[in-house]
Amino acid sequence: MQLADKYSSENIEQKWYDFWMENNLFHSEPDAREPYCIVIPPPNVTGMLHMGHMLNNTLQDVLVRRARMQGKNACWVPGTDHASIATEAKVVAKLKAEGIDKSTLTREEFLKHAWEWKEKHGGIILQQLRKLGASCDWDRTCFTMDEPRTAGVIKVFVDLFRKGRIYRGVRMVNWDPSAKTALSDEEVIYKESQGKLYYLRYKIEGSDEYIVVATTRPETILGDTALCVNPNDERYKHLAEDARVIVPLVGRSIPVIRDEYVDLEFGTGALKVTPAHDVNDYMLGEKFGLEAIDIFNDDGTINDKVGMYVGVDRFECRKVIEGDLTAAGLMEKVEPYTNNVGYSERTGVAIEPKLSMQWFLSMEELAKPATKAVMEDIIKFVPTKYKNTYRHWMENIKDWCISRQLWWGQRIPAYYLPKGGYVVAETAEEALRLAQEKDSTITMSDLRQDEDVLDTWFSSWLWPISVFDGIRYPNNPEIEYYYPTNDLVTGPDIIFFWIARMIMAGYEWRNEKPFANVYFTGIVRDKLGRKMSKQLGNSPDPLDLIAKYGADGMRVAMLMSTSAGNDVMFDEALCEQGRNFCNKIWNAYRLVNMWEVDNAIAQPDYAKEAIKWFDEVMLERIERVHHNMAQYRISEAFTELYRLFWDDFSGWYLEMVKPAYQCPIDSATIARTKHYFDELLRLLHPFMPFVTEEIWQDLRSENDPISICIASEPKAERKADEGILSRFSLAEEVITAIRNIRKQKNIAQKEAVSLHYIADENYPAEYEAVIRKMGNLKEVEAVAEKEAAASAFIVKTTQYFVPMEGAIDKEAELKKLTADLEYLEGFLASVMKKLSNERFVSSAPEKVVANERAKQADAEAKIAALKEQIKALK
RNA sequence: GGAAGCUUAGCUCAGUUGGGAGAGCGUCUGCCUUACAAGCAGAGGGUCAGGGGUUCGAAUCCCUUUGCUCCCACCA
Repeated sequence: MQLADKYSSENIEQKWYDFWMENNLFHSEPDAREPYCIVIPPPNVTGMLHMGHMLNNTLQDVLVRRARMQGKNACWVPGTDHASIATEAKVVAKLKAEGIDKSTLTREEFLKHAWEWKEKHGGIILQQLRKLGASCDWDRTCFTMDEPRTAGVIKVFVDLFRKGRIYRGVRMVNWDPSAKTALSDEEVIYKESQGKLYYLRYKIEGSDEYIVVATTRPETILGDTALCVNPNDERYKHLAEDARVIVPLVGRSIPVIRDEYVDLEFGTGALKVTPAHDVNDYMLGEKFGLEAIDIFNDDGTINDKVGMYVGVDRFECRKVIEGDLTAAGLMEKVEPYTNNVGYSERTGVAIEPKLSMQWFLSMEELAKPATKAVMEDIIKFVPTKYKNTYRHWMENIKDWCISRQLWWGQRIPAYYLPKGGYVVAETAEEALRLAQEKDSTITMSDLRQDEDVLDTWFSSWLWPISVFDGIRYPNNPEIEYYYPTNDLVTGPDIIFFWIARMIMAGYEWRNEKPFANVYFTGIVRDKLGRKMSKQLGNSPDPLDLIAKYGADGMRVAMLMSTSAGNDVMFDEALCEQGRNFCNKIWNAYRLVNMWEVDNAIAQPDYAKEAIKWFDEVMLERIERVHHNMAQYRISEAFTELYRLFWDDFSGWYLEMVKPAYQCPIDSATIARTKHYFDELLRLLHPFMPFVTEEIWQDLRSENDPISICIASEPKAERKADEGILSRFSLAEEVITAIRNIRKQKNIAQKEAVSLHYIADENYPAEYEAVIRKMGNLKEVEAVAEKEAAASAFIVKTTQYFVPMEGAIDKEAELKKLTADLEYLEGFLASVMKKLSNERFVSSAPEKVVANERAKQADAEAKIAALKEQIKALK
């Protein structure tokens, strides 16, 4: 094969992805092999790929590809999430742009638009994942709102209802006035906001006195139904037991109540009570039997209950009321104030606490086995620090508001009867049957299904079960084979939304964990540490990066910068590094590939030596990679391979066995070299699938599998020989020292030099041919005495000399030797200090003491040698 | 207000049961050497945030201070 001198990912990646698909290499069916399964965290169906997806899916692909190469039946199930609020908001916006207002459409008409949108945009994100090389089983692609998943969700709802876990009731919920729906507590994000604290005057009835109340939300005076003070507050002791005050502007008379809930320190110590629009006021209202006046429409404008400011938006109303209060002399003062305001996770608007009728799921029982599973490491969290977060939430879990006032989603299967009451059933027919048990005259047209849909997470929490249709068919062969899945890779931001709930669902419907391990990724930030966002414009388009650096380059960037649970500081330079690594692999292959083989020539000594060493290197590194991967230290595992290929294989081994220019190579060496190359590619393949396949295909012989995807992962058959590795490192040191001398003395690599040494047990004689070649030595000779006319160095205890032609710089040599001597004497002193410490020698482990003694011996030998060299020089 | 995590080279981070401070990138020097300048060879760079303790011995364990991150709570 003729190879270009630079690696280009351009045509290669698409070619091999197509090849993998044509050969169905990612498809999995249950069989006798051990399964390995990952379910993808389903991205929003209308979403676009961002850097977080790149990170997350690179890691999943590494795990899946590796499992596949280990001979497991690897199955990575892809899919998308219907993301009810986000998608509905997008569809509403799109319709609005076309001049269609959602409110003019029927549910059916709207859903038709929504499905059209989904068909058009849905799945783009999955197409994008293919560019990354994701080895998903695309035949299994699921959607949280497709028919099997929807049926599962409905079945689960009915099941929970029958178990008495689902109830309906009026509660204070988080209302999103933009999406016009209730949200769960988890969907509210609190942020510090600059606001104002308004001091309002409430006139005491039958008196000219005022009580001043501090509030951040003056517009809610419309809903005030009491004023509350602390019973211990001296400032208000004089008030009559049944005192009443007049709500400013509104003119309504409300009672003054007394409760210790009120903080004496805050504001004026007087609190206005608006039970319909504040969680704490709501509790006061319950306690004192106050009326709750809901003053807002669903979109956050003022309704007509009070007859003032009707139709005005809540924030506009705040400004108007501020002016009106001031004009009426009812505003004492206004102060700047910073407080926490809740915002909708999806639409970004400020949440309005609102009383409304919603469906709730009681969580306490569900949480119990799920908490236990994580705390007892039946499900392992990587890193473990998230166990604490998890436990805290689980132990304080609140009921889950599962109804959403949207259309895009699974409609709640509750059917209301004409004369009140309702039934819950999987189908309308079943609902009718149940209804008729209550009232035999009811017909289908009498039943009215609940208008609300379910929270998206109410379908996602079933994902590891539902992708195998295990809700509807709990005993089907697929769910029995693949469940529980092995690894889940996701961000800690959805630990409550998703992970915790999947664990609960797993135990509830399969009495078994949904996955064995959860690997938490961090957030991808830019190199300044800022979160990537559209507003900041600091989020690169991953597809652009892939086009520029290749998918493999992109993957390397992700792998180099990530460790479990830590944020990723993304820097485009890392992609460049990844691309360079691809090029390095490519060129290493180009070198090996261009050698002409001559079967007649014998294997040179240097090649024998290099192979003897590199066999051990491979064993050692394979073991380390394996060890790192077992602990999910994916970044370290990759770095290990990166250095193995670049430094040890390319920098040392290939240079050692490389034949002289235009000379052929012997058959034994080329065979072994290609064997290493094959192993290295197989080790690298899970991390860099494309470049490894491209080269491996050229290397592949007939009996090999058709793709590296299904080739086997190299294993270390035995432990590496430490002795060989440490002896070789002496040779490496000698070569480096020679290179150093060349550099210092300005001797070109081309110019051969001599090396003399005083033989002792630390002279690596078995690598002499390698030293000779790598050092470009014309002779290597043992001598009896140190030489003056030479650059000298010491490795371990062996003295070496590179004879210099002409005079050497005595002063410079002496200076260097003296500096070395000083350092060594200091080092020896510190070693001796330890060894002369009675308590160290008696309490430290034998190994450590022996090590110190070896250091002592080495240092002493070196010092003696240095002294001799100095003497010889003088 | 409460919890957790972090603080190691200029930058990003490893450092596994306590026993010689590491990597990648960047920097500096020299090389367009016939696989690769997307490269090669070499070098410099750290009081392991500060303080205290345990120990023969601490980046590592304990206490404490500082700074950062994040989660939970939501007093108007």
